[in-house]
Amino acid sequence: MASIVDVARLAGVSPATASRVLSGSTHAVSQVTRSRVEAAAAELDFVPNALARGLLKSRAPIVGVIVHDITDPYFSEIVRGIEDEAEASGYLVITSSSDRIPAREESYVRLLRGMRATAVLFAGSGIRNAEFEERIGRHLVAMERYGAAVVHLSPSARGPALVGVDNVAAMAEVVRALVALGHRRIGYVGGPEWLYVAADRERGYRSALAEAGIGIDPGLVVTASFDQDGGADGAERLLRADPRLTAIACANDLQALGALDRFAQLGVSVPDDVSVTGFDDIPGASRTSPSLSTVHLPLRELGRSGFLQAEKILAGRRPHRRLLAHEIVLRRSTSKPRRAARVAVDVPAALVAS
Amino acid sequence: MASIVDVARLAGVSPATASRVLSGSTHAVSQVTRSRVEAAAAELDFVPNALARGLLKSRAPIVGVIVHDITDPYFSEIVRGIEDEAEASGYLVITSSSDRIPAREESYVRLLRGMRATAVLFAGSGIRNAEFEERIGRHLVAMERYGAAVVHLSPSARGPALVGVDNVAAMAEVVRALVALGHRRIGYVGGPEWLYVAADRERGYRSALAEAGIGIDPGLVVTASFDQDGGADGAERLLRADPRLTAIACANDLQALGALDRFAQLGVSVPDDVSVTGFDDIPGASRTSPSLSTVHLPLRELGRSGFLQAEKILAGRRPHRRLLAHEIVLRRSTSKPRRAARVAVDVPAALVAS
DNA sequence: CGCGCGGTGGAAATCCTTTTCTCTCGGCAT
DNA sequence: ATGCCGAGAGAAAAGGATTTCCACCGCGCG
Repeated sequence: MASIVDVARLAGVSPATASRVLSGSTHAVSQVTRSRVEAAAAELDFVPNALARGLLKSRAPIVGVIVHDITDPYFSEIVRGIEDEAEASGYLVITSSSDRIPAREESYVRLLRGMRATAVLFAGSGIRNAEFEERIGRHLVAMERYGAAVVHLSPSARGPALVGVDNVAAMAEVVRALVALGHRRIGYVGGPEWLYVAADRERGYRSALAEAGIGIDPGLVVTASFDQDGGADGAERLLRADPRLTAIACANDLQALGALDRFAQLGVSVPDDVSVTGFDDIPGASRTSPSLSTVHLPLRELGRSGFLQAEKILAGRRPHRRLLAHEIVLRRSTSKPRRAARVAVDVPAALVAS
Repeated sequence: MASIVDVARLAGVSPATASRVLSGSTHAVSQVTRSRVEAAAAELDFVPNALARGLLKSRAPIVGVIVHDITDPYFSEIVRGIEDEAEASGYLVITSSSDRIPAREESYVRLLRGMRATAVLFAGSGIRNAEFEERIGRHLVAMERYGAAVVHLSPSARGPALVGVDNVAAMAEVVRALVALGHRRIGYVGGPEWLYVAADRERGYRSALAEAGIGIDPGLVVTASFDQDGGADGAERLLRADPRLTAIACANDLQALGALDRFAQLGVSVPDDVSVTGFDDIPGASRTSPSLSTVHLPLRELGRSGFLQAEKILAGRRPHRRLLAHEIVLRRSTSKPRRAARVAVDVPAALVAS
């Protein structure tokens, strides 16, 4: 493989000069020399060694993205947004699916650190785990010390997202919409409590109910894994625990999709028997049957914006926390409670009171 | 940041010895020295500089995956398979969405080459374009020269996939299933002709019809982009061109999903008015309404297997072409032609003859 | 008693670019 | 005419890890 000294030799100049031409340095180089070098580079099919360059500058043209599962449309959308922006700036994007396992996350961050990645973006929520949070934190400060940017797109141990959405408010809005439709017994399928984002969303659910003067029935809140199986099981558990509920809010779309599937199997009609809502508006949420009411998140924009923040940090400018707009979208999985009357009558007073 | 010489100094040994301990060399090092070095490394939070190591060995612990769009579940599944296997071997995975633009693909491969990636896997089909095929090919041979492995998971200019599925046979089987159901006028929404995989699948369609003694009506074959919009438009065009067709085979699931959507809007009932089939069985294909009949591809396994082949190549062993099993899965979007009788009578003889 | 060898550890070269630091030379101002 | 300045080009160091070669020590064997 041709190196820059080969190019220099062929062009009859020193490696220093060749480098200046080929790497876009500001150092003056005469036009003739310049074109001689360019011709030589083309002739030899020269591609600069990014490792050598990176070694020198303590920075590889790489941005790492830690996701929970690239297969989850929520994450692939974000990654795409990052990719689009990063590609334009000449970076390569490394994605790592941690499956929400802290050790995996640490191992990826360590690899990224060894690689001197220019930025790390955490697309998914932080995972509560003191030991690993400390270890990951150490890697992160080391990375910041060599000049890398670290950006969180979801809440984590290191605080709220640098670029993100208002999970609390958004979930509160969905639940409020359910209340406005006439629902009073609203179940909640939450995510695992060790996921920071899940805690935020559940907070939203609770606050909306409180604000509507509806008491929280502990039996109406279950936690489940953040995927379809979790949603299916959670929804079924909820319905068995209290057959009178008329609506279920899920902490994310995948869970809602699972709930829809399970209800279809069980012969529970949505939204006639129970309304279901999701969260995220992943591609496909509009194509389920019935189509899913959910909160739309600008996922791709979140990714783009996250990368832009990283660039801002790299440029030495102060990043400022940014909240992206969400939007409630009511589709076919929600309606007025068709059995509302019956339920309203049957509810024991004790449960209605706060 | 602590370097290996810092570790060596703290441990009171030479960098050479420290390296031998820390990089798993075979060179003998006494137990006491070994633990002194390990203690020093831990003490200094030492993480080896992958760039320096890579520069020396002309190889970075990176595998690049070129996909068409990471947002497409077809690709994210494959990437996940690669990731799972690659992570276990200590590699980082770079994904690049080319959007099927040859120039983008070349730019990514060039970046990967500059980075001395250990392997490149092409997850998507090759794109017919003489100029870029030549340029990409040049980068690829350069990469192979420094010891990288190149693996294709789909047909390309460089021949059939090293690890892949039999697209021709699989599509023929789907169409054969449609024929077995009683369909005679079967439309085909193909992919763009400049995608190698699209050509293969269309070949399957044609061969199944020929084998069944059904002539190919050129009006029953349209090409469309490989996404939902393409499928929606293609299906509608087909139906307008020949309202008597009873089934439509799509070249991939995304197109079939689009067709389902469009037909729902148009009030065309699936499968009563027309049966629809897809190809790939992406996650979600079973959750459409009606659920999609398609050919199941072991996508994740394809990714895993592709990476394993790459490792085999790296180990110097001869890779052998591998075909993964596919499986026809008939769900709710296909049925006997309910209007078959009428259609059979109406078809002009000229169109039935080959 | 001397030689050679296995077990250990160190010195130094190497990978490839970028970036000071120098140096030269022509031109311009004093 | 001399000094200075700027343009242009080169020499050499640096960045961090790995890996030959060597060297040394102690021990076993002849």
